Amino acid sequence: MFPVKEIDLHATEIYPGTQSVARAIALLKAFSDAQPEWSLNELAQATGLNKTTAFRLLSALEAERLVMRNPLSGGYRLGVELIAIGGTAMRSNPLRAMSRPSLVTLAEQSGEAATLEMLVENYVLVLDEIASSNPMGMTQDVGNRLPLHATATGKVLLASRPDAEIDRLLSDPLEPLTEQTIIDRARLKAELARVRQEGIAIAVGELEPWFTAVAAPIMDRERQVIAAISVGGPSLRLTADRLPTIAAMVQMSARQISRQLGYWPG
Amino acid sequence: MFPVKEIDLHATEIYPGTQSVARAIALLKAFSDAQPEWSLNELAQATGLNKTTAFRLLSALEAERLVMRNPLSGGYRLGVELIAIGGTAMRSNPLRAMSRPSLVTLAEQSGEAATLEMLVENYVLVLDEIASSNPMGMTQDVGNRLPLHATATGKVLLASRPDAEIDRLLSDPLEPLTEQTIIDRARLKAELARVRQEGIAIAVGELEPWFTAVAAPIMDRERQVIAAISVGGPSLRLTADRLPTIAAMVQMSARQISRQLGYWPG
DNA sequence: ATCGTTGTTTCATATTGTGAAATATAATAT
DNA sequence: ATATTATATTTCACAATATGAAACAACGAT
Repeated sequence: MFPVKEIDLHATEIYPGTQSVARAIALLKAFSDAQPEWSLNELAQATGLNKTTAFRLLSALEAERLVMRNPLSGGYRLGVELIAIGGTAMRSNPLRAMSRPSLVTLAEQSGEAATLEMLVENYVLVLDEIASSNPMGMTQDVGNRLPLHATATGKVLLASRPDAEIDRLLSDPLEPLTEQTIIDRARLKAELARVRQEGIAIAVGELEPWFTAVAAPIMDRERQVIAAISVGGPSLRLTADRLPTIAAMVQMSARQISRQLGYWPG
Repeated sequence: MFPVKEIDLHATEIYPGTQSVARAIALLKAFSDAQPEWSLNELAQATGLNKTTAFRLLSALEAERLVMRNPLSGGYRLGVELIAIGGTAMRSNPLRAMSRPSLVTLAEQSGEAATLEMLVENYVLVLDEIASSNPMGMTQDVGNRLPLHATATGKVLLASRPDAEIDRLLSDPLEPLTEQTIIDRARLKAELARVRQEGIAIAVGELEPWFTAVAAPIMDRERQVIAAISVGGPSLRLTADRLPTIAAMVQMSARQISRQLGYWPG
């Protein structure tokens, strides 16, 4: 159903004369929801930097407000300037702008929340989200990172990658987020094969116990899968009998967006 | 009503050994909603960097996905990694987390959208926003930058700064965004004096013709104004007779948040 | 074809970034 | 209190890294 092309995603080649910038970025990337505050030593250790170097780089980041310090603990946190720059990055993202109308329609049609997500590093990044018109929509999490193996979109994006890369992308072991999360690699691989064939992925209670989602791939003119869209909501509403209908809606929207990107089926 | 302390916000002192990082950040800061895509030469010119240097730094940023290129034009845009990092920055912001409950209550009480905003560079940054329960809420713009002179929150934040800094912060001339935008500096200064006294700011149709907002300051234990909260919505709903009631609600919430930050009135 | 414009590579140079060590500061134990 | 550890910050000699002029390549436009 959809192609698996070998493309060098790990373009981590080192440009000469960019060491300090690369290191500063590594520092920024260390911060996460799980650990939003770091001490200097922790950061130096996690990034493999000399303590003095980390300190100097962090001072530069702090002066520009990309990083701030907890006045009580002295710990480092991401700064407000990143909220501003991140907001600009989000609003100016071309894929997001292009997909939005279809996503809105999809949310209306389905009556559930619709999202646009893509593969970044080894996570799924939520690029856009249209809240459900029905009450009890998902939490607002544009800009959030979600695990690849426990999301419908993650499965779609994984399925589009060659096998060797899938192994690189998946955490080991697969973290169980709910009872339903697939933690057996072989079973996940089998599921991915099915996703590849059918062009649709489903996750029932795999990310959160109450949550079900259906996802389909977005492809560009080179027939590369560059993103995925999904419809998701409470499993009580997205019941088994509704899933085929919803899957069809998601696929139709996905094709519509893909076509706008220059993709031509056939 | 509230204090005006002289504090060096422009801590743009130069740490030794951080030139390239500072320059890379300057490149990122060049991007805006108004101009989301830049050519290499434009960026080099805008930041005052040598073309080669800009190119090298941008290559480093691109390798880490903080920047991406438009395959058609070759132009530079902010990359998806910044959306992810920005999301983390937002979700981990302590002020935002602390203010949220009060902000939710405020939105419920008033039936209008409530926001938390702070001064970053020479703009107001929207840190959080609770949508109106009533239909036709504001557009979602957490992470957005708004002009200081045309927003209620901006007036509050300006009023807390010493006069010399106000002049530095304000654009010259003041940009008229609507018919109602205050573009006369003297008139704005007079208004700020009143805001300083009353501890409340109002903007009726000054940012957008249909939009009215009311804002109050958030203060920390050092009695510094560090942020502002607001309630805003269509002017048709936020009519003159309702404004005093809403102002009281905003002020009460602002005090509540301030007290959590260690502020003690008196 | 020729020019002008923009992006990319090369390379000699020294400025800039580096990290070990010393110092200061805070937190905890004795 | 005092010692002890674990932090953060400053200093400084050294050379690796970042720099920018210049040359080159790749386009479009005229």
